[in-house]
Amino acid sequence: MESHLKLEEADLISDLMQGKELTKQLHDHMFSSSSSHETKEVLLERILLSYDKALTKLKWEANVGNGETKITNGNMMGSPCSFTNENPKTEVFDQVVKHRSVSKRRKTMDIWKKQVKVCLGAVIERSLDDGNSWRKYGQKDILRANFPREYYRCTHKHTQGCLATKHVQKSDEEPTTYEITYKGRHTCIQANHANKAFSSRAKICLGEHKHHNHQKNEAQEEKIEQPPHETIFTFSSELEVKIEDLKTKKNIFPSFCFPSPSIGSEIEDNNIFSDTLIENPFMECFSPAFLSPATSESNIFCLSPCHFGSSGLGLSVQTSESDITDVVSATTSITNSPIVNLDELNLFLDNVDFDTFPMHP
DNA sequence: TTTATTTGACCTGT
DNA sequence: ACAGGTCAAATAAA
Repeated sequence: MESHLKLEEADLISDLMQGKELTKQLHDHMFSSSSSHETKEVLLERILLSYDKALTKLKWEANVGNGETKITNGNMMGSPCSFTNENPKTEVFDQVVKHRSVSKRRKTMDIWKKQVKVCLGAVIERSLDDGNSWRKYGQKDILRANFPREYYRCTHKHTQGCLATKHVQKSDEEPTTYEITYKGRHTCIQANHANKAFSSRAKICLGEHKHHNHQKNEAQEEKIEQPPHETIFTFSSELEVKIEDLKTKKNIFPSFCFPSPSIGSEIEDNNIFSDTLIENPFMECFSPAFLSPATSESNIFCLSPCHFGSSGLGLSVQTSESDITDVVSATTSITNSPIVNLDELNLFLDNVDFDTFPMHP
């Protein structure tokens, strides 16, 4: 734990140093006539991001110090991973904190929005998948929107009373961008049929699919039907995800790109981040396409190195029990531990008070 | 046979 | 009244 804190401290310093370095660069650009306005803006953005990261980290440590979290295993949440090419250990961390602070304010149903950009004609339904099983229950033409909005609810709504819903809307301006709005958190235990749901899930081809409830022919042609083994690799296009908390109207996660992630194998169980974690908008960033089990039988999951910037995020988790174990495994694995012992997971579960779990309000 | 999707109708909030 | 959201019967797919 102590070493972990030192690690965080080092990260913090690194962020601040980076901010300083970027500020210097900006300063130079300020007095250079050849520097474009865009360059300056980019620099400014990066500066703000660096300091934001540092500040968030400070808040996190303060919270831990205040005993806000009851997590006893320091490794569980302490070591974040990253999606940027800057500090590999900060981004996820930031989002966990940000979401938590946001969630604390929420008294009613959580609503958050995620923008998913799919380029190069990737398999859209996979790209937009977030690891939970959803059932489409409606579609509507929306005023002043070129594309209809599709409504999804949790598959387990009736069996487990899970009230999570989402709707997906294709952007008018950016045909490759889909805006996904989530409402409510998953209270269900996502069973291991996720893969099944995966294959039969709604083919999200908004607009191209059909423009209202009745234009079916086009839809059939537009449906992309590929065997799983192919699709999972075809998805290796750039996928940009932006997440916005609708209550605060802020991006709670800076946009980032997945440049051609190398995917290991087909996903047999994509609920690794379901329930506790997948409810978190940040965690939903982990499209199941990035999670892959080494084998379907052993339930050994590998989060393929996605090359989030210069640093890969590789992990492998062995699970065999409940879904919630899967969830914790995933969380734990982010902490650098390549293989997680199931006993450790159970111990962790025993020690976690989910009411005060940092990912939860 | 079971499960998912489609889609017209209905409900609700403004 | 209207737009957005949801229901549920019909239909399709596995």
